This record gives sequence, structure tokens and C-alpha cells, in this order.
Amino acid sequence: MATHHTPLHHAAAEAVAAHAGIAATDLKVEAPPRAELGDLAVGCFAIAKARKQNPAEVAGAIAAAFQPTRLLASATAAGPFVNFRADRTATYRWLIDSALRGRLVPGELGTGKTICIDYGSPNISKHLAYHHVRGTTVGHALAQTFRALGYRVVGINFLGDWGTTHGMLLAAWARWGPVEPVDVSALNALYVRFRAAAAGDPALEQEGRAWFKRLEDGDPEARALWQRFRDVSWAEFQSVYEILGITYDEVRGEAAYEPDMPRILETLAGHGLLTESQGAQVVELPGEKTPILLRTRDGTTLYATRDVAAAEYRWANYHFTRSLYVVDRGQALHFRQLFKLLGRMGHEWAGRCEHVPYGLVKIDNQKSATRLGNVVLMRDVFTIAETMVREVIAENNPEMPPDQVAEVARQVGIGAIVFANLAPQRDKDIDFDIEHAVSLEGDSGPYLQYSHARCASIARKAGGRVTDLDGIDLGKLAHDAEWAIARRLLEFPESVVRSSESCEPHVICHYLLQLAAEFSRWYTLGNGDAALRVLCDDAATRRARLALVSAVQATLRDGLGMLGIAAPDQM
RNA sequence: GCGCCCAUAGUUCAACGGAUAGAACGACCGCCUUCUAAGCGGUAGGUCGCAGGUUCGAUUCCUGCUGGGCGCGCCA
Repeated sequence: MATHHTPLHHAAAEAVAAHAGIAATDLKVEAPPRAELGDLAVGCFAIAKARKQNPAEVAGAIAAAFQPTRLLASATAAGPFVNFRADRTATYRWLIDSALRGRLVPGELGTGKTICIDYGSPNISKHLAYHHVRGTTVGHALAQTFRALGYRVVGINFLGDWGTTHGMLLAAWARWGPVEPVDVSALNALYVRFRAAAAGDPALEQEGRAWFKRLEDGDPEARALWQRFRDVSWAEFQSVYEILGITYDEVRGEAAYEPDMPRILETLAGHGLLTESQGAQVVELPGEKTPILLRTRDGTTLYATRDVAAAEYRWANYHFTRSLYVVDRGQALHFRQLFKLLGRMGHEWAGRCEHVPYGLVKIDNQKSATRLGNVVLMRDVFTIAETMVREVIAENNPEMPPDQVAEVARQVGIGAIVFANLAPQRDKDIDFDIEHAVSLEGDSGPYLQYSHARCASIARKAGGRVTDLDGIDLGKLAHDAEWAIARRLLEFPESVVRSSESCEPHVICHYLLQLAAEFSRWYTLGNGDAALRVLCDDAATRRARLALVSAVQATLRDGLGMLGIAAPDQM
């Protein structure tokens, strides 16, 4: 079952379906591997099999029977494939018009559907370390992508503001505090010191657990201190999210679910799911070697318990179509168990919950972790990236005012980092390398931004972007390099949809690299031949090319927006 | 020990079961009288970890193996 996201794909599928006695939606329409084969291809394997015929014969018959349509000019059989050639002028019109109106992607796909995305979700009182950038940028990219497709997105920051680690911090404060000023760095240092001391001292660990128990029991001193730590942390996190352009729709930490704990445990007991094991309350799950723990022998609740409450809250409030948890792969077991537990509790929506795992961000080939103290701060990496980029911007734009240089350096530096984290498949581990991450050459965020800036530059020189196609003769787009761009634009909707379905922002990253490359190839032709430039002498040709440039610019801007990357007009 | 994930060019990565496996970086050769060279073209570079299986067709799906990563009740 395939849905076709452009009228051309739809027309190609219909053309084959009409002669094959098969539904158009069952046919896959793809781009042929080489331009000389055609613009759209449909393989006849399934049809041939059903008819017990040779696929090549089927393709030949279908191609022979083809009647041109408004968008499709011709069809030829090549082996088992029917390859269609598009009517270029009609295709340009649809593509450019759609792109200019921001309607190239099917913006109605998610109408009436809600997607919850839990991402970022750091622990309070700890640094936002560089390795947090992966989940934060992936989650944000998914949120932006789903929004572009018309879904209602609830971006959730499920702050890690509860649990034993926070008891440890209180214990550390009681021992070594108070520290002034109270900021995340000071709290983080206190926590690291405590973990180091506790490593050889079980009594200290017990002290931490006791403090969490006090916190959970509502001890006023513990609560007041905890609240202060939380406020300080959130202010710090927000300043970093601002750099990334992220705003959350719901900031609701684990602590918010504290009042639900007794009810959750009662419900589980009521279902006869809860059993006792070594003093703890657990639930045995089918197919799992180890049970899921919901209550410690000290009587405190656990991550899993609060996750159950949060999942129920989200369902009750949002009735999501999908509820995504963008969390590192190391927690795969936890989520598998959590979702099984939700299912056993009778929640039919448990199947809508998905763990969206991502690989590690390693530093010098080592796993980075706050409790180990070997962290690089996200904020510091941003600053370094910005600084590295600023020189290049200033050098290449001598007339640009200093404020603007600083602003663009920020956009490009951050864009480089974000892209570097999004471009590989989620599953892959990333070894952090600032030189590579901030590289301005080759496949990178800045390459995309640069391509966009070139489009904007042309439009500036031409006196403005094209905003509608009235009076423009798109038949003037006669060069194959221009058509190559159109073919690529045709793939944008499918790429975005696939990216959303698989929760893989890298699909969009690679699509945009290809689009930018097609544009750059075309652009460079103008270096050798002034007649091939957008701003050529012939007014009609110039306007048609300008329209194409505007479509590319809009698509790059929209695509970068889905990735959470800024698209400056100059750089 | 058990479970999950990964393995493609020297390196970093693509390839929705289909047509001649593609980019980038690095190397080498070219293109600034350029609409921004942060760019473009070209050359060199691959037994798609190994062995089976399913299929008309497998880098893609299944099984086993090897190598690496991560995880496995009172952290999150």
C-alpha cells in the first residue's frame, strides 16, 4: 500500500493501474536510477506475477497503451519497468507553485491527529552536556517535521526532577553545602563529588536514599531546596533551548506524577500484577527474564512507576495517535517493559507508544556521562562552533555589520552542530569531533545554508523573490540541469513523509544535500556561460529561472526548518 | 550467560526487496573576466564482515557464525 504525495506520482500509478486491474494505491512509484530512463518508474513485478506473465511483456503492453495526460507526456518500457516522462512545463508549474506556497509537502496528512514527543528531558541539577544534543535535536526535528505535515504536536520535556539521584544531591548539600551562587555548575559539582565519595562508601549511598525518602514524604526543608534546584536548572536549560530555537508545549517533570503513585500501585495490585520480590514491588512480564520494578524496598517509587503515570496522563489529555519517546538506545529494555506493562494494565493505546532510540554520542571514543564527570557542555560546544564560523563569515562578507556577522555565525555554527547530529541514522553512534562537526565543506549544514543564501542572493539582485507565477513562461526552463532540480523537488514530499513515519530526520538531511547539489551544479554552469545564469539577458528566461530559484530557496528553507536549522539570507 | 543494536570505498556516511551500490572527507588533475570557489567537473578507490536460506530478483528479509557497541530489579 503506497500513498502518492504528488499528482505526478498519482498519475503514473493510475496509468499503470488502469491497464492492470490493480488499485493505484498498491503501486509503488519511484524515480528511475538514471535520468535518461525517464522521470517516474513503476515496476510490473506484482502485476506480472498475478497474471503469470513476463514482467517485461506486461510493461511493454502498458507502455504501448499509455495515453498522455496533463502531467505525463510519454511512457516507455525498459525491461520490467514502465518509465514515464513528465510534461516539463506542467510539472514545473505544479512544483514551483506548490513550493512557493509552502504546499509541496502534504500539509493535511496529520489533520486531526496528535503526536506526543518526549524529548530532551534532562535531569535537573546537572549540566546539559554535549551528549544531550542528540536526543534534543532529533526530537525537535521530528516535532517540526510532524508539524509541517499538519499533525498537532505536543513536545514534552519530561524533566528528570525526581528519584534517588536528587536525594543524593540533597545529601551532598547537607554535608558540604551550602554553596553560593546556586547554579547548575555548582550543583553538578556537588553531585559528582557525592558519586565519587559514595563509590567506596555504601553508607553514603544509603544517606542519599534516605534524603530521597524525605523528599518523597514531603519534608519541607527537602522540598524547598529541591524546588530551588529545579528552578535554577530550568532557567539554565531554557537558555540553551533558546539557542536551538526549541520551545516545549509541556514541561512536566517526574515530580508532577508523584501524587499519582499510590493510585498506580493500587491499580496494579488490583489487576493482580504486582508481586513482591526481595522486598521490592515488581511486575513479571511475559517474555522478559527480569521483572519491571515499581517500588523499592525503601518504599520509594521508581522511574518506571512515574512513566506509567505520565503515559496515562498523556493519553487522557491528548488522545495521541503516536506517543514517541526519543531516548537513547540504552533504555530500550526499560521502554519495552514499560509498554508491555501498559498493555497488561489493559490500555489498548499501549501499542501507540514507541521508543525512538538513538545511538551514543561518544567523546574521544568514550561514553560520556554526568556521573563520570567526563562531559563537554553543550553550551561550550555551541560557543566554540560560533567562534570558528565567525571568522569565515566576517572574511567573506566584509561589508556585513558586526551584529549581523555575530547573528549569522550563531546560525551557521549551531546549524553545523545540529546537522552533524541529525545526518547519520539514529541507530549509529557518533564520535564527537568538533573539527568535523563544524566543517563548512562538503555534506554539512552550512553547505545547505550556503545554497539557500545563494538563492536569496540571486533574488536580492533580481529585485525580489518570485511569489507567484502570473505571466511567467515556464517553457523557458529548457536546460537539463534545471530539469534535474525539478526531478529532485518531486521527491521532497515522499522524503518528508518517510522521515516522519520512520522517525528518521536523516532522510530529510540527505534529501536536502541532494537538492542543494543539483542547484549548485546548475548554478555553476553560469560561471562558464553567462547565458546559463539565472540573471541572464533574456527577460522571460530570467523570470522563469528566478521562479525555479525561489522554489529551491523555499524548499531548502522549509526543509532546514524541519531540521531545526536556520536559513540565513546571507553568509 | 541472556537480550537489543551495528558491520558498505583509506575515513565518515547513503542506498523505501528491483535497473550500472552513491555522496562527502582525504589523494591526484582541472574551473574564479564567478548570479557568494563555504562552490563545480574529472581521475583513482568496493569479494556490500563470513556462510547458508527465502525470492523471478537480496547490500536490503530469515538463520547461524565472527567482530564491535550497549543493556540485563531497588539510578534515570
